[in-house]
Amino acid sequence: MADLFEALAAPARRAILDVLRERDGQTLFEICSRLTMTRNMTLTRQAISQHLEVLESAGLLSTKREGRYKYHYLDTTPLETIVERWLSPERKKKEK
Amino acid sequence: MADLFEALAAPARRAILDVLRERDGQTLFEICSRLTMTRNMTLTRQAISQHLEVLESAGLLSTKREGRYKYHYLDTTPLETIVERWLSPERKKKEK
DNA sequence: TTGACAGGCAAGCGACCACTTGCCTATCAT
DNA sequence: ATGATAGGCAAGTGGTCGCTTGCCTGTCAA
Repeated sequence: MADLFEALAAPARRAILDVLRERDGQTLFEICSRLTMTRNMTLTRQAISQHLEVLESAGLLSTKREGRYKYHYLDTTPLETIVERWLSPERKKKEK
Repeated sequence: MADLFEALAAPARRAILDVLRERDGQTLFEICSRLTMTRNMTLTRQAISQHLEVLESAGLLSTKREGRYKYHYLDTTPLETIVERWLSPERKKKEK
């Protein structure tokens, strides 16, 4: 749960989520070039790789390796916990 | 928009939001003691004060001064932008 | 009025984080 | 086989952030 917010804290990671929302199942290089092209964010390939690691451990994306390609798929279900935590009328939830 | 996620990144600030959800309109000292009592988080008064500053500039809470007391009120409406950004079926939103 | 109480201002410090650099492994085409 | 491509590992660095410490301002009760 804490990983989720930590993952969303970095602007670059939110941009990656946006890029994946535009087109799901991209490789690292595709994400990299798409960030520089459409978002004007010039980051190193390794930087993005580290961001993808954080996003994956937060459950925000899943990966699938195929040959030398590794595809990244967006998963927004963890974001629904935010809604359940503060936006729903329920109360008294604890964080671990 | 970026302030929102930055504000939610710190565990202490999320705990403050939870404390305010339990009882809205608390003062700094009330929040401070409530964190130590119910959440086992022993933070300095100044630390919490700085957190409240961040939360307020993110629009997550509003304050009202009365005499020497300053009451803090929770506001979860900024959180709805998260839903609109990634959970709704809409697409092509930009971040500033 | 003076002491206690609620809060604010500002400097400083340690730790973490985003990012880079350099090198290495694995897969595919020619 | 060998070069190119896609990706991974690990160390290092600068900057920011969370938190503390110390002191000051404003408000109320005695």
